[in-house]
Order: sequence, then C-alpha cells, then structure tokens
Amino acid sequence: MESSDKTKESAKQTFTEYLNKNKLRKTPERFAILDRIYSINGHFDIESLYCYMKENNYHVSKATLYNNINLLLDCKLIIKHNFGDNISQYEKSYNTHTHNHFICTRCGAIKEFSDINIKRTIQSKRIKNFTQLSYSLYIYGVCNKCQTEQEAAEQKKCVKTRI
Amino acid sequence: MESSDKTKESAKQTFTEYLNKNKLRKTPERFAILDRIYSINGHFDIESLYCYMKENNYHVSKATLYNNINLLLDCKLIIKHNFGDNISQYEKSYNTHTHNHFICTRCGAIKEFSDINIKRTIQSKRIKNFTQLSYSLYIYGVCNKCQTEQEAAEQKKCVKTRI
DNA sequence: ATGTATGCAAACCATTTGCAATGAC
DNA sequence: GTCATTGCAAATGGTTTGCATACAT
Repeated sequence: MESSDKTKESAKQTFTEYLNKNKLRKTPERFAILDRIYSINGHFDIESLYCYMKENNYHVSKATLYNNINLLLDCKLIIKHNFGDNISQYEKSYNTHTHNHFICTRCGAIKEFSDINIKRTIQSKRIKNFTQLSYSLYIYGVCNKCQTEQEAAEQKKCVKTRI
Repeated sequence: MESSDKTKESAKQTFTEYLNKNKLRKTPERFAILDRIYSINGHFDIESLYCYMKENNYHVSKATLYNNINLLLDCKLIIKHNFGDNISQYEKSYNTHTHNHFICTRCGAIKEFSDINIKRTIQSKRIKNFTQLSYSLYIYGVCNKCQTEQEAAEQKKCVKTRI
C-alpha cells in the first residue's frame, strides 16, 4: 500500500469516528469528498474541488461541499487559509499542525515550507490562559521572478530618462 | 506632543510622499481617513471604520474607504488580516512589520503579542530566491474562558449520565 | 480647464439559507 | 418510518464597478 493510501485510510477512520461520536450519518458523499480532498496536494478552493469531483464523475452540490468542509475543519482533517482574495483555500492536514508559507506580494505565488527551528520556537511560547493547538505562519516578500522583472523595468526607466 | 500624535504626523507625511510620488490627489477625505485609522488601536473592518467616521461627523462613502484602504495597504501604512470569517480586518502598521496573534478557535477572540525570539527565528530564515519583507503569525488554540466553559459543560454531562 | 476622486446605486460573487426530495439509520 | 442530508435555487452581504457630479491641480 502506498503511503498516500495509508494516510487516506487513516483520515477515513478519523472521519468515521468523528461522525459516530457526533451521531452524524455516514453518507457516500462524505467519504467521496474526503477521498478527493486527500488526493489533492497543496491548496484548493471549493470551486476547484467541485470541478475536480465532477471530472471524476462524482456530482455533489456546492452546498454539500460547504457543509462537509465545515465538518472536516471541525475534526481537523483539513485546514483553511485566507490569503486575502476572499476565496477560502483549504488543504488536507493529517497530523500536520504547522503551516509555513512564503507569499510573494507582487504575483501572489505561495510556497510552503517546514522549519523545525521556527516550529520549536513558536510552540515553546507559553501564553497565559491559552492552550496552543496549531499555527499558521505567512512570510511576505518578493520572489526572485518578480524582483528580476522589477529590476529590468527600473533599468529600462533609467535608460529612458537618460535619453 | 503625544507619541501617538507623532506617529500620526509621520504617517501623514509618508502618505503625502506616496501620493506625490504616484501623482495622486491630496483630498481631505484621504487625510481624514488616515487620521481616523491612526486613532484606532487594534483591528477594524470597513463597516466599523465607516461608523466611526460618521460618529465623528465625517461622512465618506464605502467606495471611497475601499479605494483608500488599498492605497494605504500599498504604501504599507496599514496591514490586512483575514481571520476566516470573510470580513477583512485592517490595522495601522507604522514601522511594524511583524504581527503575532493568538486566536481562540471557539469564540474567535484575537490577542496580539510581541516576541523577540520568534521574530529573530523567523527573520533569520533564508529562502532561496525570496526577499522577506514582513510576516504574520497566527497561533490557534483555546482561551481560558472557553476551556472553563467546556469543562463545566462536560462535568454537567457526566453528572447527567451518572444519574 | 482638465481629469482624478467622490458618492450613490447597481453588480458581483463566494458563501449561506430555505425547502422539497432522498436515503441512512 | 423518522429525520438528517442532499440538491437546487434564492438570499445574503462584503466588496467592486459604473457613472454623474464635485473638486484638486
């Protein structure tokens, strides 16, 4: 069995337990949604999940997607990101409680990374009257591509001015 | 002069320079908006800014607020947060490039804090082909109030079950 | 005088809601 | 059989857009 299949199985089990515990029904739609989500690497929004499922010949309504996304958020099988464009992004989050991102403020490119030092430093932060569960870190800056483009544009401008 | 007034003056100057540089008009609305924003401690959304200005007998349309919020974001005088409820939150950001938050996943309470260790650790992270400008950290967990309430609820449940 | 900025209302669009039909239990 | 869940369509509400008017330059 592949490691991604193993994760999928574990996630399915977690979801089943959650549904049992909360006396919710184990509908085929629910497991189809979970299965599709756990096939996606990286971020996705509702629209792309909707299309992705349709492409795989499984039709679910947007309402059902929203409904179940909330359940999956509640049992921590996915996490939600809001990068600022008012379209919520989600991603699978099996045993991943830390999420670091670089975001280019020019082109909006998002890159994820792991860093044990950052993780340790943040998790060792003790806050009075607050129990830490997880964190999300967003580092903003300019990616190499945009920087190169900007420099080229400025050089062009200087040349123009000189003429 | 109070320190908050000094900050306000500096922000005003930064904004003036930005407007000049980009050949934008220095309208009274623009400076009124900046002034109000720099009187707010903590987060605000467009609706509350709109009301706050109205209360102070300064009417500006929502469209103008959105327009100018974008300018202020562009010249880094404010920053934008998306905490997940699809209502963008903003806050003044004069010389503040780091923003740490605790967020209670139950009641949504948000608390800001500073931490030099976290700041150093994150800023020392070098990413290939990426220039760091600023970061935002969101630590999720449960605040004391919600935890107490939950424990009380569970205790009640246990008592019920026993009976 | 020129053209940008404002205010208002309409449009937009992600998300939520209401409700009849379906199907898990 | 009961009632949670689904699908569809309509409603909601934050944000954007279009356009006539006002006003900074």
